[in-house]
Amino acid sequence: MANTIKEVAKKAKVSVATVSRVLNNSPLVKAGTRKEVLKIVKKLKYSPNVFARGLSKNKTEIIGLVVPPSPFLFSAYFFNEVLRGVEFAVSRNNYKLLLNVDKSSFEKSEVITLFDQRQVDGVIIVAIPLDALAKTGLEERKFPLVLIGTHAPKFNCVYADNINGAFSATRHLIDLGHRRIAIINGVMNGSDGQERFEGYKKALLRNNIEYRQELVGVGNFRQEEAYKVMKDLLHLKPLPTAVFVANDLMAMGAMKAIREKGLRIPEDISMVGFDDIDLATFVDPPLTTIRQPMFDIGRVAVENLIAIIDKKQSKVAQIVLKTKLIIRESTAGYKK
Amino acid sequence: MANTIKEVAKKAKVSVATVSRVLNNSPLVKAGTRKEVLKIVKKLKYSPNVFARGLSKNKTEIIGLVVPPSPFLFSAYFFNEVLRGVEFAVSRNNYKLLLNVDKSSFEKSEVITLFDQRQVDGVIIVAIPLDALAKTGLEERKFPLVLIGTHAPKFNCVYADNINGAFSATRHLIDLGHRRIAIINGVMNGSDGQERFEGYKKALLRNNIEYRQELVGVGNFRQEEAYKVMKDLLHLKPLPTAVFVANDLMAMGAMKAIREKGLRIPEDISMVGFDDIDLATFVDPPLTTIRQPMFDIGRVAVENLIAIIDKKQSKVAQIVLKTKLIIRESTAGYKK
DNA sequence: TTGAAAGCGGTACCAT
DNA sequence: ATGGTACCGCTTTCAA
Repeated sequence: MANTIKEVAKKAKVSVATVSRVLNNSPLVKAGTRKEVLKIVKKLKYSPNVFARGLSKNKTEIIGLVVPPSPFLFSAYFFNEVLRGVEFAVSRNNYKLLLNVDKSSFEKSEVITLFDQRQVDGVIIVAIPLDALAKTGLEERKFPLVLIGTHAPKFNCVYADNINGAFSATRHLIDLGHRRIAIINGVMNGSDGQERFEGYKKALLRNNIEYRQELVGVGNFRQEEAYKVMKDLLHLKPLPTAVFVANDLMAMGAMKAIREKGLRIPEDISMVGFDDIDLATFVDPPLTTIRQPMFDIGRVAVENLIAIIDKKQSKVAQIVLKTKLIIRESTAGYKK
Repeated sequence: MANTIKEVAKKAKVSVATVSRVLNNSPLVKAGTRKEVLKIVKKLKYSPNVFARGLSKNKTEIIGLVVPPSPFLFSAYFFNEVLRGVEFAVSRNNYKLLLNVDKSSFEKSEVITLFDQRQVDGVIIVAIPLDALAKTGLEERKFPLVLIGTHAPKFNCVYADNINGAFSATRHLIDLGHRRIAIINGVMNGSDGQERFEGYKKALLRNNIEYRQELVGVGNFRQEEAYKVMKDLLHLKPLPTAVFVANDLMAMGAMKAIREKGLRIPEDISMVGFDDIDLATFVDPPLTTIRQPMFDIGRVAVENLIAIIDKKQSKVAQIVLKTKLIIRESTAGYKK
């Protein structure tokens, strides 16, 4: 049904080689010929079969985005924004985006298959746990590859400055006079979770506040779990007077637990989140949080990846993007 | 770098034809030969070049998902859930998913290019406005195509029963004694917006409540806009005693406006949303809403599309999925 | 500046 | 049951 390059060549009374040259902007085509060919191309609404082109060029113009199994990541706001950024850069560079959910828990590594099948020119992996990464065998191969939200020295990575982000979140609470500061962290098998936890502890240490295990809750970056974790934290005596929650979605869960207990934010408990999702200003009270440039993380990852594909970059790069404390109304001074 | 079928053939001491047969599960291969070939395949970690295969089979095993420009749809929860469903069905059927944002506003139709380039076997278009759809010229072509969230008689469509959903949302408010019921609708150029509006009006009509233009606010399915629209609605005298908001995200915006005015939900104003996103139980108060099966919409669309690709289905089908009223705490009886 | 033809890596038809 | 090979549609080298 669709036309081929042969038909275009025939109608334009030139060879397929010439048509191909026109299509690929080769300078060695006479202006008149080019014009004629383009006319026919338009008339026939011809567009080249990408698979044939990919086969002969050994290039696909497709970037694979690999994400963890769905229930976890898809529903998170972080993913949306990253996806927006990825999509933005992908299409601006005339690539296509293949979305892959890795069910294999990265064991058999769908990623490698993707490359071996020549399906993509490069891959971006989002939020892969460090242990899973080790299992992939990806390290020995040298595919164009960029990791998002994971910090692994031997790979190209793009991630937010989690340590400083968590540090300033916690310090903000300390500056407000809080001493009994809880944390609801995400899972610890990814660098996001680990680093935010580290930032929290660092802030305590710097300010001579004792780190207490009982004040540490572990969530999974989702609201439901954070709700439960916060409930547990509210059994503590004395209560924490502030809590740093490792992402905004969990903050919404934690807020609910606090409300149900009849406590108020920030009068009874101050709260700082992480991400600055666009709902952060719509919760009650508007959430003080750490803004991380989610869109840019996606965008930069793609730009970086394309540079690697085009061999404009060869050495492994760790790109760290800044975070910023956004003060709203969920934090207040500690009053005894 | 990657192996080809030739190398496998050579090592296995058979022809490429035989290797191909093994790979495609042809029954005309002796068990012993098959075993030998598979051994080599495994040893060489061979996997076929998808582009070569696609070229000769004239089939890509890729489904294209086309969505409106990013800021609008990506940030909506509706999209996330639909995407989860799409991805679920796509990968269960061993297809791949190509994600496309249509910047052309569907004018030059990226969709047609996708087909002409033989990049995909079929396409799912999410939330395409009816007027944009008309411009695509898609109607004359007969590609495997399924529309999500759009109701267009000449196309295969999968969508929620918006009319009945909006109807029962509104009737629920009426049953509670409300008469002055506002609506914050989405945009009206898609069938979602139109049909929810229709359901709202139908409920009023059936209950002999006069339809009033002043009670109608038009949002864009996002929280920010709904916040503004609700603010305007709160200038009305007398105030509406209830409001039906056409999706949950907008409900969060409307809630904020109501809070800021110092009014309470549901004591002063009752509210019903639409979607039942997973944050609906985490807002304050937990939101009464209309649940629509977002995941299933995505899943069913893909299953439908694959049936069309496989020619198991030829006639145009309109698949309507049920909605359900979920009563939580944002609605209460009207008391004068 | 243009054309002919050899691949790219598979599939599938035709022989045997 | 297996092998030989034309072909899918395009790019690119080599010649002219």
